[in-house]
Amino acid sequence: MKKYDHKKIEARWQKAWQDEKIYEPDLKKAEKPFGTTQGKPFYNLMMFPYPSGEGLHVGHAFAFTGADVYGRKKRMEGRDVFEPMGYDSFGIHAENYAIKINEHPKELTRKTTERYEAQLKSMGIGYAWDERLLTSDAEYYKWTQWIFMQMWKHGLAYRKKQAVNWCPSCKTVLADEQVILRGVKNDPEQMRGIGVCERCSSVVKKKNLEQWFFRITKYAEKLLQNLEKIDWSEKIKIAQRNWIGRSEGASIRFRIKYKVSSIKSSDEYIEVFTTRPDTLFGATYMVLAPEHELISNLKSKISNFKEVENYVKKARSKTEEERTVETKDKTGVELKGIKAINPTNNEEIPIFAADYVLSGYGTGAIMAVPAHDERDWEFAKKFDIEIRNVIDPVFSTFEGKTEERERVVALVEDGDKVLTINWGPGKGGRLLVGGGIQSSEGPVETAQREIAEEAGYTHVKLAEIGQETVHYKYFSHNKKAGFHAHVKILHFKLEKKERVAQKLEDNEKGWFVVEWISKEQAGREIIDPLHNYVFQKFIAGKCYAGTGIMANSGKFSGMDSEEAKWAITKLVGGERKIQYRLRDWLISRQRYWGAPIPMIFCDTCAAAGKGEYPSASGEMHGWYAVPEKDLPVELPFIKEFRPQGKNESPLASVKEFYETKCPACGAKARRETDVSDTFLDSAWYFLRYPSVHNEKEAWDKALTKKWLPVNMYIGGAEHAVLHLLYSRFVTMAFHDFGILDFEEPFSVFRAHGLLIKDGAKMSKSKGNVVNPDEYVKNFGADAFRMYLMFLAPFEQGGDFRDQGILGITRFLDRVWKMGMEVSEGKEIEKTNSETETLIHQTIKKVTGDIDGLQYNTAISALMVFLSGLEKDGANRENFEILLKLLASFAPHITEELWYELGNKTSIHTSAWPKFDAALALGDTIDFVIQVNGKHRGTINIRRGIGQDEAEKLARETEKVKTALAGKNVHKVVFVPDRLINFVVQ
RNA sequence: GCCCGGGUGGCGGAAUGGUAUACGCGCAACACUUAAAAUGUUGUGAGCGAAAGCUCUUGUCGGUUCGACUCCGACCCCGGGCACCA
Repeated sequence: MKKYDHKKIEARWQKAWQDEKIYEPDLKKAEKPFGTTQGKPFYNLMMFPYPSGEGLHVGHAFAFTGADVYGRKKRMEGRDVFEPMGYDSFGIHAENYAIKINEHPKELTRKTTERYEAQLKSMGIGYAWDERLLTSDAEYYKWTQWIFMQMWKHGLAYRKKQAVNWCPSCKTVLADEQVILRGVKNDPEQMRGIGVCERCSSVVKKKNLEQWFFRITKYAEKLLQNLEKIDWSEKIKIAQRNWIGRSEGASIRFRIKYKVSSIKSSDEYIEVFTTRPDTLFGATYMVLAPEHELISNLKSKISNFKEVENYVKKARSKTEEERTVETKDKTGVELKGIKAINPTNNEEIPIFAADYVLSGYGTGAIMAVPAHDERDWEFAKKFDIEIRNVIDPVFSTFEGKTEERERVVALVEDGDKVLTINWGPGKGGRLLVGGGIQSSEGPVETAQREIAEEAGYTHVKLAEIGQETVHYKYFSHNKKAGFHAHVKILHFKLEKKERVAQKLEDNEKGWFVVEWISKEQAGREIIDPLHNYVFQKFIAGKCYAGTGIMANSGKFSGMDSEEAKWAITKLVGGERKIQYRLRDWLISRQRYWGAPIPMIFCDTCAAAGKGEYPSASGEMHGWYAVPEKDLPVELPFIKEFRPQGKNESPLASVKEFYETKCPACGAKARRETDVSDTFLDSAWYFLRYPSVHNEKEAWDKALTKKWLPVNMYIGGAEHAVLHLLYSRFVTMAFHDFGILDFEEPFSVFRAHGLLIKDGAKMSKSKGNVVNPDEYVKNFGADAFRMYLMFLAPFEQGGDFRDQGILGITRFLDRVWKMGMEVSEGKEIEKTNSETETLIHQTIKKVTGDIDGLQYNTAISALMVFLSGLEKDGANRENFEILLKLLASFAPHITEELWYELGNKTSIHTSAWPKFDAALALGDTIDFVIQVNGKHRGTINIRRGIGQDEAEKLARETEKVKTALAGKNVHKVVFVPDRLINFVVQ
C-alpha cells in the first residue's frame, strides 16, 4: 500500500493543473466547459490583496480558501467558473510599506507578488492565473486614468477648495471614508473618538486645500435604493445605509434683522435644514458653523465682529492643531447686532457661531431647539438661553417588573383604594407614566384601564399648590396594562405617606396629589406654563428628543407632532427636503505611488477664461483632460518617491513629468501632479479581469456581457463603505454613461469572518500574525485548508488555534487508507440500504452547506459519512461520492485517489453527485416518546406510521408504563415521524 | 448614545418549536507493542445512585406552548460598526 505523502502529491497536482489549465475557462466560449457538461459562466471573485511584503497570513488563507471551495463546487456543478486573482499593488498601503522597509515600491511589488503567488499556488487555490492583473501596471492604470477622464467628461469629477482630512504621517489628504474613529468609549464627560488615518493610525488634521472630487453624492439615492435589489450580507447593507445617512426634513428660511435698521432692509436670510420642523416654535436661537459665509458677509452689521472673528479663527485652527482628545464641550459666540426672526411667531432670536455645527452638512446652519435636541440643550444651558418646551412626551406605561425604577409622584385615595401615578425613565429617553391601583394592604395591582374605568375614572387631574389647575389629555393605547394619564395638578404635598414611602425612597422631594376627574371635565385644554413645569421637573437634565403632542405652538398645540411637521413647514413657507450624510469622494492624493490624475492646467487658457467645461463640473478655467490617445500618463520612475509634506506630490518636483503642452492652445502647461486614490484602482478591477488582454479597451463589450455582474463576491466586511461603495458608484456611473448595461457590479456578496488570534485581531504590531507556510509544509495544503474551513463558521470567523488540525490529518489518513483498499480491490459488493440512506443524506447536507458557506458543518457531515463507510464497507461507487464531496476542500488528495481508482480526467471537472430526497429520508426513524414534554426514551419504527399504532407501541414500552402508572392521560400530542407526547396530570 | 452580531461541555463549535451538547480537539481506560509514538476500541455536561434510573443544565428574570437554545417582554455581559449629521 502506498503511503500518503502530501508533499509529493500536492506538488505534482499543482503542476499538472497548471499545465492542463483546468482552472482556465474559455472566456469567449464559456458555454462549453472542458468538453464535459454544459454550463454557464460563473464569475467567482475574491477581493484581491495588496502587497505588504510579509506574505499572506492565515486570515488571507481562510478567506481565499473559502471562496475557492465555493468556486470548485460550482465548477463541478457544470458552471464555467472564472476565478481570477490579482494585486492591488498601487497606492498608499503598498507605498507606506515600501517606505518602511526602505525599498522602491516597484521593486517591492515585484518581490511580494512573486511570493504571494507561490503561497497561493501552494495552497492549491484554483485561480485563472492567465488573467492576473496588477493595478500598478501601466496597461492597467491607463484605464484607471481613462475612468477618471470619463468621470470628468460626464461632469462627475470636479476640483474644489475645502477643508479636507490631512494625514500628517502619510502626508496626503484622505477621503472621509478613510478616516476612522479611534474608539474613546462613551463616558459621562462625553468624550468623542479621534479621527485617525485608516492606514497608519495617525491623528488626522483638517486643511483647506483645493482637491479633486468625484460627485458620488449624485448617486446617494440610487446607492441606497439599489441595496434592496442585491443579495448581500445584511450587515454590509446596513453599514452602507448608515454611511449614506438619508434624513427627511424641511428646509426653512429665517429672515435676518439688523439692529440698526428695520426689518425692511433685510432680504437676507439664514437657511437651515431640520428633521424636526414640528419643533419650530421652540427655536430660541440659531447657530452658524464657523466657516459659514454669512459671518464675513455681515461683517459690517455685527457689532462684536472682532470677537467673532477671533472665535472663528480659533475654531478653525483647533482642527489644524494636534488634538489628543476632542470633547463635546460646547463653545460659541453670539453675533451681536443681528437677530433672526422665528417665522412661526416673529420673535427675534439670537444668532451664534459655534463649532458644534458642521459646515459640511446641510446648509452649515441650524435652528436650535434646546428643549428637544440634546446638543442645543447643552449649548443653551451654558449660554443661558431660553429653553421652551413644545413637545409633550407620549407616555408609555410600565409593564412587568419595573417597580424599582418607578418613582411614585402622585396618589389619590378613594376609600381604601389608592391610585398611584408613577413617572420614570423609559427607553430612548422617554418619560414613562403609568399607575396602578393599590388596595390598603395588598400588593400593587397592575393598573388596568378597565379597572380605572369601572371605578368611574377616565381622567386624572394633578396639581401643585400655587399652580393653576390644568388637565391633560387622557391616553390609553396599551391594551394590556396601565393607563396613560394627562393629569391635573391639585396641590403639592410635602409630607410622605408610609404606604408609598419605600417607593419614594430618597430621590423624591414630594409628590402630587391627584384627583380623578371625568372625561367631560377634562376637555382638551392644555396650559403651557404648568406643562413646562412638569416637563422640566421630570425630564430636566435631559431634553426630550422624541415625538409626542404639540404644546406651546399656537394653533398646533394638541396636534400629533408627526402631523404638525409638515403643517408647520407649510405655514412658514419651507420645503420638504432629503438630506444625505454622504460627501463627495476626495480622489487626489499627494503621493507618488498611484495613477497620475490625467489632467492638464493651462495658465494661458485660464487667463483667457477658457477651459474644457463639462456640464455640472462647474467653470474650471484652464483645466483639460489628457487626450485619450496620450494615455497612459506614465508614472516616472523616481528615486525620491517619499512624500515631502508640502501639500504636493513628489511628482511636483519632477519637471520632465509636469511640463507639457496645453491640449487646447498648445501653450506651455502643467500636468496635475497628484495621483488618484488607490480605491479608484480597485473600484473597477473586476471589470478588467475578463478583458485583461485587451489593449484597445478598458473592457471588452461581449466578454463583459457574458461574465458580469460578478456572481459571487467574497471579501472582508472592513470595506463596507470603502471599496464596496466606490465600486457600486463607478459601475452606476458607467451604466449612466451608456458603457455598461448593469448598475450593480456584484449580484451576491458575502463577508467572510475574521480570524483572530488569542482574542485579538492579527497584526504585526501585536506579533500574533500566523504564517500559513509552516502549516502547508508540515500538514499539507489539504489538511490546512480543511482545518481552516472546519474551525469556525466561514461568515463568522473565530480564534485561530492549531490544536485541532490533527483531527483533520487523521481524517485524511483514513480517507487515504480507504482509497488504497478500494483501489486494491478490497471492497464490498453492494452498498447496503443503511449506507444508501447515509450517502443521500450526506450529498444533500454537503450540497446545501456549501451553498450557504457553512463549511464547518459540511466537513462534519463528511466525517460522519466516512465513519459510516468504514463500518458498513466501501466500494468504488460509494467511495467516489465521498471523494467528490471532499474535492472542494481537499483538492489534491482527492485528485490523487481519483486517478488511483482509474479515472482519466480531473475530479474537479467531474459532475457533482446528485441526491434522491426520498432515499435521504431512510425507512426507519428513532421515534421519541415524551411524558409531559420530558424525554422518556425512543423506539425505532417504520417511517410514516400513524398515531394509533405509534401510541400503541409507545404504551408498550416499560418506561411509559411506569411513567403513566396511576396517572390520567388527558392529552396526547403526536408529531408524525418525530415524537409522541403524553400529557398527564 | 444609536445600529448590527454573539453568549451552549475543559476547548472550537452543532441543533426546520420536538432526543440539547452533532462533528472535532482534549482527557481517561483498554487493545496492539519489549516500550513509546502512531493506530484502533470504548467512555467523557453536572449532581445523586451499587445499578436501573432520577434531578438539574444553552448569560439572567419572566411569558407563550403539550413541549423553548429556538418565539415574545425586560435586563446583564462580550465583540464589531457609526457617532456634535440638526
